[in-house]
Amino acid sequence: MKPKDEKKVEAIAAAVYRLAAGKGLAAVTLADIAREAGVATSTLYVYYKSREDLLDDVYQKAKTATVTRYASDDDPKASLKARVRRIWNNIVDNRIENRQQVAFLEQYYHSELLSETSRALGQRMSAPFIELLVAGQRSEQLKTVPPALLAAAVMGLARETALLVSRGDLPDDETTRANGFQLCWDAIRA
Amino acid sequence: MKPKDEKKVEAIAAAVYRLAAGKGLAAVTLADIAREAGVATSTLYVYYKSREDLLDDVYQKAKTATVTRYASDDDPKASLKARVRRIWNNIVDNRIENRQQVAFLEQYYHSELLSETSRALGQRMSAPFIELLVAGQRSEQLKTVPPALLAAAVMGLARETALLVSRGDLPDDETTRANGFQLCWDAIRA
Amino acid sequence: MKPKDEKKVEAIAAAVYRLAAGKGLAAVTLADIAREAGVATSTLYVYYKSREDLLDDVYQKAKTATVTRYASDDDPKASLKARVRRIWNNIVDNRIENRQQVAFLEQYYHSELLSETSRALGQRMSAPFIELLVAGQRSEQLKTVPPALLAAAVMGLARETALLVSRGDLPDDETTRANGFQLCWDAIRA
Amino acid sequence: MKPKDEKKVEAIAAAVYRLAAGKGLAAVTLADIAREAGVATSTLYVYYKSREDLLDDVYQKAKTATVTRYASDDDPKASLKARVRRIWNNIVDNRIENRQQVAFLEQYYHSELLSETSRALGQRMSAPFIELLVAGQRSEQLKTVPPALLAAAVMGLARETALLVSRGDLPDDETTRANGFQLCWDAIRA
DNA sequence: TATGAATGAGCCTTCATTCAT
DNA sequence: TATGAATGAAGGCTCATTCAT
Repeated sequence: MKPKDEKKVEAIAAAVYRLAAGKGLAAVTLADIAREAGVATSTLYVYYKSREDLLDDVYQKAKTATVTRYASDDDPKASLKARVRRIWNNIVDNRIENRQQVAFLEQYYHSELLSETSRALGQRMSAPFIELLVAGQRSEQLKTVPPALLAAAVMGLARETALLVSRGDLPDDETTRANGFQLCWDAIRA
Repeated sequence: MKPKDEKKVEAIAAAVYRLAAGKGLAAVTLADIAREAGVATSTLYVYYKSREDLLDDVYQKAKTATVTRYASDDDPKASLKARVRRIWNNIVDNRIENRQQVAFLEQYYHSELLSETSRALGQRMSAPFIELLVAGQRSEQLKTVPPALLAAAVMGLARETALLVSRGDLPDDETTRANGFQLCWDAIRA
Repeated sequence: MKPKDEKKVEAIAAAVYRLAAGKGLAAVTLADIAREAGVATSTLYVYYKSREDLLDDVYQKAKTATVTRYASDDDPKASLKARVRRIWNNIVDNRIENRQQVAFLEQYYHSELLSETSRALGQRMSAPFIELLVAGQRSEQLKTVPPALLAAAVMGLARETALLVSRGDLPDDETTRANGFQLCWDAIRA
Repeated sequence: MKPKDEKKVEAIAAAVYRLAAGKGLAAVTLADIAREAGVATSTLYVYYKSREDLLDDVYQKAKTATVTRYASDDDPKASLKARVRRIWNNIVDNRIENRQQVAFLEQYYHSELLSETSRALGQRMSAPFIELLVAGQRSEQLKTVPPALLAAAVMGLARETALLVSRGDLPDDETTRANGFQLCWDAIRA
């Protein structure tokens, strides 16, 4: 709760990402985390009051970092398509470069451990993106369907594209990204 | 190992779906499954030699049923678009109607417990669908991108659509399906 | 809760008595009990659902046995003094002969673990004794003070006498008992 | 080891009394004591070299204070009965007024943690009382039984009386004390 | 086949104690 | 002196699995 040694907190988070991606979040024990982070198991309790607390904090850290990356280099003055592409690319890149973090995030999200606070965090952080899409609808550049559907399409296609790259089914290059975004844009544009 | 009583085996599978959807696969114990299926815990070992074995078998059952549902009512003589729409609809319907089974499937898929055999099963079963898409590319109706990307787009958009419905963000009606498929088709068509 | 092997249940209770008397109830771990009873620690959970449950059950067993011993050989037709002496003797004998059980009983009684049920049990079992004393008051053989005080005097003096014997401060013979009861009787008689 | 700040030492002792009476000595942790005393846990080690040491010191403090209270207002020139009554009253009053301290004392006494030194302390402090009783025997006012039995009777009856008052079974008034001492005196007098 | 009893391994958590500041 | 950080040891409890009937 009141972390003193920031380095240790980060080592713990990193350990969680690595382990969750490696053996599945459910199989990650506190002993695993401690070993991987280079501290004693009981030391984890100096920083967090329970396993649940620890994971929730790591989740919030990761979620915030992820969403921040999604929005990076967004240029409000660029065209709608350019801005969506920027975000789409960020999502794909993040999923490929921070594979372990993403693996943890998805597993935790589906693990019924998600606290209400954490769930709200996700909503709040994606709000600007939704607004961008709504603006696109107003200027008649995007399909007139529930915005949530447009957002889901963008996220879903980025997700699938990154997955194919991570699995080795597609090369990690510009062509793949161009193809993927082409599908994405055609899906949502008016 | 050699299931005799098919009724019991099905009760076990049903128990697993229900429990996994309810409290998360990781939290499901053999005692839970046995109780829910109406047998003694040790009886599970009469049918399976380990927890892993049990889950893997249930997975294969569910996976097969799911893929079968995907292909149901496919009319080889219909137009490409109609056939894809049929499949897309089947996927969406299945995800909504068999929520518990799908929940189990996804959790198990991401749990690193998936045996090699089971992984191959997934590949094998989706082969006909890939072929359909390749045919569509040959007739220049679909984009000339790696077929896996097209398949991923269809599956991904169906998944996202069903998710929005399950969450209550979108109504479970024809309009939702029409909108969803519109995005899907625009994404993949040439 | 649903003991099958009565022998094991008794071995567990005996282990608790021995250990509580030896190292103090608070220091008795489930591992200790299991080792002493010749079973695995987890086996204890076959019989009881928690440590608290186990101790409470053992307590009720011991309490019942103890109170039964207090009342043994009571002759309703004997004189009041003879009957009180009988009971007093039983208490002293029990405290000396079943030292370990008594040690456990006293420690548990003062340990804030005592369930409401168990507390009520104690009250209920001592009721006949109180009635005997009240009858003694009615026949003007005993002092006219609150019966609870008379009961406490009898119990207290038996307790102290047994304690002195157990400690070796007094010999374990008839003289000690005669002296002790003399004090007891003089204390309560009218 | 070498207590400097007497205030802190007393705060610690007071914390122990309160906590032991409240949740049972066995459940009292050093963290509890520290919190209740307003210091850091590790600070306790500035004053004592171990938990055992701390409790033993607190015990000796409490024991000394208690025995001192027993002897307070003793008038060597008063009659034997008056002197015994004085002491008996002091014991009862102490048990009622210093409930928490007494609770700690009894729990610690039965916890097998009692050091040899502390055990001897108890003996030493009750010596004058034993001498008083022996003098009473010599003047043929008290029964000719082992003095330890007389002492035990006085202590035991005081204990039981105070217990009944603490429990609310008897009122905390002069009548209760008069009745109680009547039993006590009849028990020991010749 | 079906099951209740039994268990070893392991998990989360607590706590007295030590260390560094 | 005083304290927050760190930890090893241990405890209660769960669970997949085996055994005996």
